[in-house]
Amino acid sequence: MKKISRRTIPRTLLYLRTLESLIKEGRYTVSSGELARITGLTDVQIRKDISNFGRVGTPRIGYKTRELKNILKDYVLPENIIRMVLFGAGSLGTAILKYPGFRKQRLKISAAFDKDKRKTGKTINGVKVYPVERAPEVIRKSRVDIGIIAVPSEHGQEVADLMVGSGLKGIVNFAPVSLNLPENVSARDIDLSIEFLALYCDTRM
Amino acid sequence: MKKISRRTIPRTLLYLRTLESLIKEGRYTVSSGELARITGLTDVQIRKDISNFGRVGTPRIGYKTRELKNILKDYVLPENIIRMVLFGAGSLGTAILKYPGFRKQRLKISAAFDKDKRKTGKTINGVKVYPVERAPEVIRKSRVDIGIIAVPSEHGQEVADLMVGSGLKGIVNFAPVSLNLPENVSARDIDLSIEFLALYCDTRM
DNA sequence: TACTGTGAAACGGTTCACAGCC
DNA sequence: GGCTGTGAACCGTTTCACAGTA
Repeated sequence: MKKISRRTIPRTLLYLRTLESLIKEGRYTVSSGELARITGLTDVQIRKDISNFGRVGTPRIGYKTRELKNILKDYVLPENIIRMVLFGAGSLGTAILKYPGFRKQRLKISAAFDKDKRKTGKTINGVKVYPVERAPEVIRKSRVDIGIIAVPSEHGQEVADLMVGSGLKGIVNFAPVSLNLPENVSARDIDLSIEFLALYCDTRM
Repeated sequence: MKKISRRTIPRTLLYLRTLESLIKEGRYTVSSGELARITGLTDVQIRKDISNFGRVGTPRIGYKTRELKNILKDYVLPENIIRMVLFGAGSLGTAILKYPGFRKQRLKISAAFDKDKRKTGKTINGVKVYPVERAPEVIRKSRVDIGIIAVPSEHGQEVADLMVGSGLKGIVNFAPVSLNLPENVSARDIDLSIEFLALYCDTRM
């Protein structure tokens, strides 16, 4: 398996999303030019990205939607379901629990945790909310891959420590705080204020 | 005003967030090395970024936290409040309306819109929910800068068209669909499935 | 002809190595 | 000595230009 450059991965996931919608529309083939028009990327970039996965297109015709989808899936999605746990069942946490479209992508939230006793014990969209103390036990029992932090920023680091201690190797952090993590744990920070402010700067240029 | 490279902007916003927390702790100075340790970036990168804004540090001491904060703010934040509107008062929209920490960053959601009559008329966290039809009028009246899409993906494009028609120049899109937008409108797409899947790929490398 | 695939050039951004300074 | 500031080297990524092909 060839080495795929860091930034082609999210783009490939975007192609996958686009292909799924084209297939639903009944399309059999699509060209790099059309994918470019839809996604806002360039046709060359799309061809370069796809060429990582082999020679799969046909000159004069383009790519077969189903075939390309399957090939991209092989490279970029796992065989099995990706299991996640969520910390913080406030309004953001609840929105994530109710987010539609995870199942289709082989993503599943196995459990949620909260320290507020009024929230624990409930089930939100089929996911049970446990007290935080039970996190290590539940995480280990259910082979979780990724943890999501949706707690107030004061508690971000302690939750991260709990996750690392329970063996999680990937963290998506919605708390506006920088986490101190060991080298071997990957993280993705989503700070809504920063997203909005950065976009605003873009509009001024 | 010197030209600032595209990727230093979100980092600068991150420095700002970090400085604010250091100032709250009572810190007067901080070195690039310490900022690096906190944020997970490198010290050189931080110095390079800051050097865009002038010679502001002191050898042997570092940066004065308050002074640096004010300088960064001048370059990267506007004088006035940034006004936003939200489309879609479902669970994700509600979570955004309740998100704490916008005010501190001069961000404000002026109004929300939904097509579901059961949701319109309500006030969520002080923000009124209007029927979508009233969007152009409300947007124009209140000098809005940014629009947020938190509707189901089927309605993403129509909402985007409505925003563009009302004169918005920046869109943050949480719907997992590619928007067709004119050149002069900036957009930032946040597809939660893609974020989680891309992180998962990171953990496998 | 209208597409894919790709080596090579160009670009942008990060890192290096070190000068300058208190 | 321990910090900042920065030109130059380096590196990954994107774009260009064009060869290949049904």
